[in-house]
Amino acid sequence: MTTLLPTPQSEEEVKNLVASIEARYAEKKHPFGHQYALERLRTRIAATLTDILGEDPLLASDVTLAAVPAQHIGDFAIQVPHLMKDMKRYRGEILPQLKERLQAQTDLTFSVLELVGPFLNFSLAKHQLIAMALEEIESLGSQYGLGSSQREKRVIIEYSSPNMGKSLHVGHLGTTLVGQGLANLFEAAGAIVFRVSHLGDWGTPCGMLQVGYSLYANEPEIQSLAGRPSKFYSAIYSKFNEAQKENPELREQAKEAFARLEQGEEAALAFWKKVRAESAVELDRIYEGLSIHFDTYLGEAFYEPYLRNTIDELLQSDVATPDGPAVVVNLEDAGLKSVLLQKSDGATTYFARDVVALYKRKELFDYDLAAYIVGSEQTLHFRQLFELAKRMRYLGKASCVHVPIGLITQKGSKISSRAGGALGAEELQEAIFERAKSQVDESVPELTEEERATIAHQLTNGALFYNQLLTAPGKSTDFNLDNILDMRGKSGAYLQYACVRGRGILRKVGNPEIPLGEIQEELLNALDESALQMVKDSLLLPDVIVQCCEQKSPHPLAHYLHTIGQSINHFYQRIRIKELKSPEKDLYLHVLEKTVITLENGLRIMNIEVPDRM
RNA sequence: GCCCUCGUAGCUCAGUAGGAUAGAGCACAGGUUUCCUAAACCUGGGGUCACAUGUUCGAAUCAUGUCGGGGGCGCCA
Repeated sequence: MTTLLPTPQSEEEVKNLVASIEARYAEKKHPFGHQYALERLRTRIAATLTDILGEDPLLASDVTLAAVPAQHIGDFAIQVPHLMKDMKRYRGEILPQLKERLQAQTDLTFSVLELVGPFLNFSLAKHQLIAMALEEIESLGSQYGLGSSQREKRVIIEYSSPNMGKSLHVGHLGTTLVGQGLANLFEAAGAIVFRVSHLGDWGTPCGMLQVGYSLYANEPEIQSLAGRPSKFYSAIYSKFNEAQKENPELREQAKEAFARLEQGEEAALAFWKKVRAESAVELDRIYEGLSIHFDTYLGEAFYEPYLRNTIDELLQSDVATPDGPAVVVNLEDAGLKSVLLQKSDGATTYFARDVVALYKRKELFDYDLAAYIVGSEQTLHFRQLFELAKRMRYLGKASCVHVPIGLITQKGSKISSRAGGALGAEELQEAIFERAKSQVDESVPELTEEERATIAHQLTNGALFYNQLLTAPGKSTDFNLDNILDMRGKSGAYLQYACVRGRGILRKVGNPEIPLGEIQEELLNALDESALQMVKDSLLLPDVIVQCCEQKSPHPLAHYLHTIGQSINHFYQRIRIKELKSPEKDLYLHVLEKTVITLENGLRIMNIEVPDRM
């Protein structure tokens, strides 16, 4: 039995894996060093302000270009937060001077440049704004939006991380989807990203599975699940878990079974390998169905051999202290609860394994940032882990961050995989697929069954990703099937639809024949407000990607893409390109094409594919 | 008991390194299709940003407190 994923057994193999990932990135095309339109504007404004103040140089990042609310004049408001502290001087001296200098720039034409309250609002002349945006998108195409804010950073992202032999249920989907989105985002921002599903493939549960297997594997109800490893082993696990509550003896047997595994007993190891491999194959299938790809399933077991030395090291450096046979790390200085590395029976804990994983990964992957996409209920665990890493100076200049995923509850209570009974990830996919498929059957009956199934599948994943990535990290939500099934309004399908319709128009009306550069200024200046809005929206994608990386969350992108979708749909209603004549027609085709490219690029980062038809 | 976190429209959520009249989707009421895809578009109603005090030229955003929901707290992972 083979899995699609490399699961290295040795440091050597991990190093080879890292090298192959690096090689892949080296070949990738990426517009490194390209400075986007808004960034260029900020740089200029910062330079002008530096000149006025004659003090410390300002950076582009000191300048904020905020969108102006509809009721005020201008497209962007210039704000310099740290200068605004001295409001009197800012309004009375600095802004008027800035306005004067900007006005004097010969290559920029402002249609609006006004002091409004505490802000300096401006609009670039329409023709300049449009040309600037469209030319940039045209030249970069599918790379438009990709940036350099995370250039040369090495980022390891741990997400999904299910336990072997247990099924992936809706509660696990959050970290899986958000992790994938974040990985895509960092990649888009220029980082080298290592994608790891940190399998829970070690510890007492392995022993529980083994004992449970020997007891229940031949029972008819369990046997009936034999074709579906995760269901099969989950059922065994749940049954064993129930039984051990009544019978503590079973618990002891499980611990002993795990001890035999740790000692490398042949039969125990063979069973473990079998379950792990079967689990990996099933995970491959589920991830594949979601268009998610990990670089490795490097899990807890890999770090096992380093545990003893690590605990000794922690003891020797007095970071950890013995407490009888147990080993404890006291973190009270940092205002944290102390934490257990080793239990009284000598077994190591999950915390200890995470300590090893943290520094071992630092060694092998040489990361600058390690992001743990894990449920919010583990916030304390990660605070403790990072505090320990700080004390041991494991990280050097690198940093670690926990991206908490809100607890997904069902009927108000936590979903427990131990008890079983939660809706499985695949069942959820099937439910959405069914809904999407019947809609597709109705809307494009002329396509083949296979084509319609492909589209329904793309819509299913779009619904899942969009729905999950819409929410900011850390908020717990009650699982609501209706929200995920709803493909209207603020949904993945809404955005896919906007693209499909745009592509349809470009297909039927044809691509623009007159090049952008040859379109007259007057024509640009006469552009309809709905199309102008799309241009303004498109300009923001590079900024939004930077913002998402800073916030360690894809949700700003999800909300931003919705505003593009709204602008496009509004445009479709207002302008019938087909009825226009050249060169006006060509201009609108350019605007539409570039906006669709922007939206598609954003969706790709959200792991959402756009069908040809729907 | 202690720690963390959240509280924004009927519901689900954005907006919080202080900045303009607090925004979306759903739901609700009404309208739009001989016309490139109506999974769409337009209009409307709906808010004491949990509450109180404070800091500030300016607070949904910061501080303190109160109330309420969720999570966690050395022998699960």
